[in-house]
Amino acid sequence: MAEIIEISRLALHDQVGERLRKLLVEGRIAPGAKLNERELAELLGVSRTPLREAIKLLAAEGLVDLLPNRGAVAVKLTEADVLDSFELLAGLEAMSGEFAAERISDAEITQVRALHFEMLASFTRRDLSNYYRLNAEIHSAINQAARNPLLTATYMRINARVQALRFRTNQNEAKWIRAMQEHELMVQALVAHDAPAMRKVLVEHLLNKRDTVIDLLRAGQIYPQRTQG
Amino acid sequence: MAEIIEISRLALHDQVGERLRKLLVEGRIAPGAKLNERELAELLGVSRTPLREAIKLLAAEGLVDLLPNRGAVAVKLTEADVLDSFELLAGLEAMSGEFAAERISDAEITQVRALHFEMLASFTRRDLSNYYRLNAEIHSAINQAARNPLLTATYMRINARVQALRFRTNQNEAKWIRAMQEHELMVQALVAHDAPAMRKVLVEHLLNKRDTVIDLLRAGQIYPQRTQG
DNA sequence: TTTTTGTATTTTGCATGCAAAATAGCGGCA
DNA sequence: TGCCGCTATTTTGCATGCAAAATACAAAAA
Repeated sequence: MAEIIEISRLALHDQVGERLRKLLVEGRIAPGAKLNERELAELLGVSRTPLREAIKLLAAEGLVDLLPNRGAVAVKLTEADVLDSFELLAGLEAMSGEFAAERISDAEITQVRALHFEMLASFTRRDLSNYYRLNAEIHSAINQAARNPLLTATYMRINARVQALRFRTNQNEAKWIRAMQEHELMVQALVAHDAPAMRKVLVEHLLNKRDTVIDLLRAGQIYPQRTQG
Repeated sequence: MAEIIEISRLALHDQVGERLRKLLVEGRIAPGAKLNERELAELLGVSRTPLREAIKLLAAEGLVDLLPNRGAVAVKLTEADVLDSFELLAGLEAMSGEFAAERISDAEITQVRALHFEMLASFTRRDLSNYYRLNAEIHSAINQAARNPLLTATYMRINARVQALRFRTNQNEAKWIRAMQEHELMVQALVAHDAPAMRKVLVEHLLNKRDTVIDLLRAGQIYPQRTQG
């Protein structure tokens, strides 16, 4: 009889954490930029205490680096970091996909297929923004079907690190078409409850993503400013 | 010419974080116990500010739960949590093992084999404490050989969650022998650079660990006090 | 002109203080 | 006796203040 009233508002440090995370993931705080506490506290309208607590949270998530006595900086991933991140993401997605293929319900399959067709529509219209949204929803649905919240949370944490980098990918037509084909295979594997096939396609999918991002990184399309790691 | 002087001491909130983590992982703060800020601050000899920052760090690592306006409690894993954790750990170890099998150097193989024989010695003497230490060192060496620091960090983070639970496993003789046989297979797979074999044995190894822990959990050997999750 | 050294300013890190929420304790009532 | 509501105490959450470290700046020397 106790928990009828749901937690209406998060604690301040959590609100600050979410807003900061968004600023970082969307790249509005540039990678490598220093996080000035007084400045940010004023910007967010809070004192430094909850801000500092939020920064510690983000540091544990790997979105900022903590320099002793010198504060925090937004992480700027090196090429090696990006390779490591995608390698890990590929493994996590493969796990998710395997479990999902084994555990997904018919209702969930229906849902994924519907999302897939919506994404096909967005692809046909070259509607990048909706494509991204639906892509994220599909991967989220797969994670849900894997029935392992800890895996999902871990995946999301690592994914956040590279989120900013992936904002501008898939503008290459050939790679976009390939990604769609891979998505087609995913749906087939899920329908067939074929875990090994799901693993295979997801690993390939992520490694292709990785190569795309690495190419952009090398071409200076992602960090055009300077090379300080 | 700048960074000759290494960082001698960590920031206070990091020191506090490490000490708290140790207290939690070793179970000296019982799972489910409330973390009283004033009490802990006094115990650790610091003010509440760095303590609170450390608690936020541990919350992001999943070692404590944050209850809005009610502070933090040491996580008490449900059976489902334990299953999820080991399932994820199995996948992460499998990844590590695969990469390690592909990337390990001859010198590292030598090192792992040496550790393996030391562990065999500890096993023969039924020296549980050294067995645990060497076991951890071997798994750490495999992680190193996988050449993915992010994967290693992720593995360690998840591993910390279940560390406390694993303190009393392997006292069952049959299971201990089986674990040693699995370790034998690991070394063989590393020497042969056989990634699929490595994946297979590590997944099995972890799922056996999982079953052992679940059995103990169900037998009330781990949380004997009460059942409040 | 370039480098170096000393000083002033800024910024971080931590302790303390205060308000709001939660908890505990107690008396009243059925 | 058992349950409910009220008040007192505790505890959390946040803001502020102060000391130490880092940074920026300027003057002096090479």
